[in-house]
Amino acid sequence: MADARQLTSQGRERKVQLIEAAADLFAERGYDETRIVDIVERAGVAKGLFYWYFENKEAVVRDLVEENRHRLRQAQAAAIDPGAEPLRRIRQGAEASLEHMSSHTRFFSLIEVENLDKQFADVLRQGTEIHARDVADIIIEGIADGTIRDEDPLLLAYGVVGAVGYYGHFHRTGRVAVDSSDLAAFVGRFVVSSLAADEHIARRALAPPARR
Amino acid sequence: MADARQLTSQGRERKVQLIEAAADLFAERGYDETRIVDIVERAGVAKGLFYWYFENKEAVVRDLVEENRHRLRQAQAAAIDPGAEPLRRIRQGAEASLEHMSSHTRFFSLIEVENLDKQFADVLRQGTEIHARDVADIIIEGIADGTIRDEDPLLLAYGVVGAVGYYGHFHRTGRVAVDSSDLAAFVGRFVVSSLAADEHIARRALAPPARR
DNA sequence: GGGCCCGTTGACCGGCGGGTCAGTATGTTG
DNA sequence: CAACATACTGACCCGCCGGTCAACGGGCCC
Repeated sequence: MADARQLTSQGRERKVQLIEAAADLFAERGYDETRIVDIVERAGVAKGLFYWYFENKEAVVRDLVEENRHRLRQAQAAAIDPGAEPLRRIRQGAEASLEHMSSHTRFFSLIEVENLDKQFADVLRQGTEIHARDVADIIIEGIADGTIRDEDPLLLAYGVVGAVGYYGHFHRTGRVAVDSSDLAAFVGRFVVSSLAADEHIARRALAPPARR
Repeated sequence: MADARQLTSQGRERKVQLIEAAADLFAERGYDETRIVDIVERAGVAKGLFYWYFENKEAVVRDLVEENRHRLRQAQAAAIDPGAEPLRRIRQGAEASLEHMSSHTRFFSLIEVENLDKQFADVLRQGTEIHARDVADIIIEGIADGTIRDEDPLLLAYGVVGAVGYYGHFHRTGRVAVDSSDLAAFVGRFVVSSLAADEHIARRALAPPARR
């Protein structure tokens, strides 16, 4: 009931309103515990209206996931200096991801560490999958030029993606006291250390100016 | 309705049967998607009997979590050579955890990366929390003797716990092709690399015989 | 004015599923 | 055998919640 309908500006606004309300509630109490009535109540409209804009509850999540995946990728791309050496690029991407996650906790606490519900596993995993493949490509470069430890690139990539994900998670759930930019820097060091062929190379990838 | 009742041997058996059935189903389709009828059907008993042994659905999970937390700790303790240097101990613990997780996928796919449902967040997080603290203690030793990078110990510890959890997750969800002992060894190397002060120390912590 | 589409309402429906309960069987003890 | 425990059954209850629907308002175009 919400497919190819033409929305007026009022309609678009309302839809955003509903998404916002849903996102808030999902973050607060989780997907399963959020009733559609809760969503519409928070948005101050009647229940039936929800189905004017969305096919069902699931559709809202898919919307949310799609949009945020896109944003995260942009943030990563913007942070990476394409001319830098592999390790440095990975570090930049990791730091940017963490910063991004910290400033969009509402969304990321919804998807948490890619669970939330079996029915969404596919959509969510796709995200990590793509991210891992991107990182793996950079790692392959690094292994070729000897700056990264010679291990299975995809396996190492999962380590990077994983670290970003769970540090974000620990931060979000209030278990690491540091602020987000300190944490981002820490994670940058963490991934560099876990990948670097030796600590001289690591230090170079971490050095402040991007001099190469 | 299931508190201080005296169970006969038959009763204990039945209870285990129900737990087993529940664990299977939780792993297959998740907690929310598992109906109590499903559990009792799989166990081949009537619905009412479930409430003879458990207060409610939640209680089964708590049982399961408690028991498995205990087992994991034992596996870790058994694998760690108390005389070894810090980094080596961490590696041993990490490897053991991964092996253990691989051979108890049923349970770990239930709790996944500590989500599943807000209502269990507390119980599950407690587990990681304890684990992290244990690791942090060892890390402090390692920092003191210069074998581990000088960073916030708890932060580093979360990195170890996170990596173990994440790689376990990726393995369980079939995204890393390697078998569990190879993966365990890889994760051992991964955590050692991410913590070690330099790669000479790392190599020592990874060397086959426990010669110190 | 008469269609027509968007936007909005809220009562209502239906079924799903957690939990109860009255009753029965089986076993043990005095 | 009476009394009392555990063990087991399945029909029934009931609240919750996702989803539907008939109706109405308003803006716009011909």
